[in-house]
Amino acid sequence: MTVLDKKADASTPNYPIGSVDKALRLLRVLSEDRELRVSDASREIGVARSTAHRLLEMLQLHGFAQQDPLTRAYAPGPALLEIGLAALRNLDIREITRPVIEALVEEVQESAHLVILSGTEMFLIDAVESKQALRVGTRVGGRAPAYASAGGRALLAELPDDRVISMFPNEELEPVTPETLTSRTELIGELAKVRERGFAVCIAEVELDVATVGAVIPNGDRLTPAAITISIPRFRASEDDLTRLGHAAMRAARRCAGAA
Amino acid sequence: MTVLDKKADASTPNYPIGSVDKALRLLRVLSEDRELRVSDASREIGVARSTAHRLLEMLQLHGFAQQDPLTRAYAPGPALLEIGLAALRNLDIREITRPVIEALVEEVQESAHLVILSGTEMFLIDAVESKQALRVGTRVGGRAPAYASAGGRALLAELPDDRVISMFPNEELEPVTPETLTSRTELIGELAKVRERGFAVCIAEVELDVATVGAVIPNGDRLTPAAITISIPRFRASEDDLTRLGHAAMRAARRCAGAA
DNA sequence: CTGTTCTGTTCTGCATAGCAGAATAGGGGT
DNA sequence: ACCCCTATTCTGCTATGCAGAACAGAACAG
Repeated sequence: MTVLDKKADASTPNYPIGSVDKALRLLRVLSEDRELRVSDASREIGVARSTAHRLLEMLQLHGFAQQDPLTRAYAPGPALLEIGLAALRNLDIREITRPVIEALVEEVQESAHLVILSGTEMFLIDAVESKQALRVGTRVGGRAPAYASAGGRALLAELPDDRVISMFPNEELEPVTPETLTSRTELIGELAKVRERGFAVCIAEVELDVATVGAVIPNGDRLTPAAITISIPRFRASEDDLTRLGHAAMRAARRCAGAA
Repeated sequence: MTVLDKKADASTPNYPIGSVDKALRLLRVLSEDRELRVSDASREIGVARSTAHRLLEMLQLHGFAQQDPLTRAYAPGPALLEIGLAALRNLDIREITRPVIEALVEEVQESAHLVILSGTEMFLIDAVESKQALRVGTRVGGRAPAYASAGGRALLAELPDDRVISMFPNEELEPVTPETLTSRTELIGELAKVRERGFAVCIAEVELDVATVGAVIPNGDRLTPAAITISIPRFRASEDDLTRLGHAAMRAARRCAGAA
């Protein structure tokens, strides 16, 4: 499964703060590079070297950067690790789910994944590929709009409808493929079906050649809500296949809940 | 092993930027809490509600926060997950080392850990406790000065001496316990012994009742340098024990390298 | 229904904070 | 010695960031 990368879609604030904008842009740059020089930073965000230096020093004060005294270059700082470990606290669900997902892939001989909601998107946090020569490929860290993806839809179905409505304020939803559902009313109807059926089904809505089913791991409020998905090349996906896979996903999800 | 929590030890910059300071403080608050209201943020960082709102909106613009339209509270945004996971890319070493560390603990019946360098400190990123009734306890995320800890020393021994000297610019080092080595010259001498012996030994230098050995995972330049440590209650630690454990740590470290 | 309270959001005058550019400092090379 | 490069320090000045006031909306009580 190849999914789209997408930035956060917040609009510009009514009262922006220029210096904070620069600092946060720099933080993003720093988190993606292992090493950043003052002059690179200056060029990268379009400020004088003196300003870049001051911003980097502020990032260092708060632990987001650390300077190597020999090379004088700045690198990601301890605070990023701390944030990562805090985020991992939720991602420790992966340790619990990994063996279940591996067994599931053995059982159904298709690729399977673990996904969470992040903003209005689904976010892929673990993946196990089928051993078949032709299989759906995966990328941990990949994203897609929650409304278009089976895992995302399964997770949205756990929320009240008015929550979903406020997450997607426009009736018209941005299509990913020509098969993507593009109306919020239709989405709400789909979510009702997910609730009834117990799992979500998406055919060619994120990737034209891929069909996916998804089922939520029942776990009350203990951890970030997560879902298990199974992806299959579309040409292999009869209606019976998708039902069978949906039930397999549900069983695996229940096994994860029981293992926690 | 109980280790000290310590904030990043950067000093205040010569030319601080107040608005950036406020924004980064707020970012730290947000990364530790699931939900933050404008009025809470205002109180937390000591600014007017209008300023708190503007700062939160800037954080949202860059994906670090997201507001729930129903409750209007802000929560951590997708960018926190992204920068955290980017920092953890290096920490995927944990998946490789976990089984080796678990086998090590089975073998020596003492607690073992995986540590990295973070700034001038060692940072605990994985831990497996012994099943003995009396064992050294652990806390992932814990820190101690690199010069005082076995894992930190093992990692420092991989660096050139002049690098170590610039990391610790003062001859006098801050003691953690009355047994902590407090002179940089002595540290340099210790690091030479670590290189000769193949592993580091620290007795009561971080925690009075604990002795620890540490050995670096040989891995060239592929990943962040990491070390495996074994901690034992001091009263159980003869010199032969520490040598035996040091060799066990080295064997485990080599197995990790072979597994990568 | 009206009035009250609470919280988030918008607006604006003003003073000082943030900025760029210049100067300085330090290291390395010829 | 001089030159080059980069990080760091310094400072005048203007426009940015701030707090406080006003507004808007929701919820609750009588």
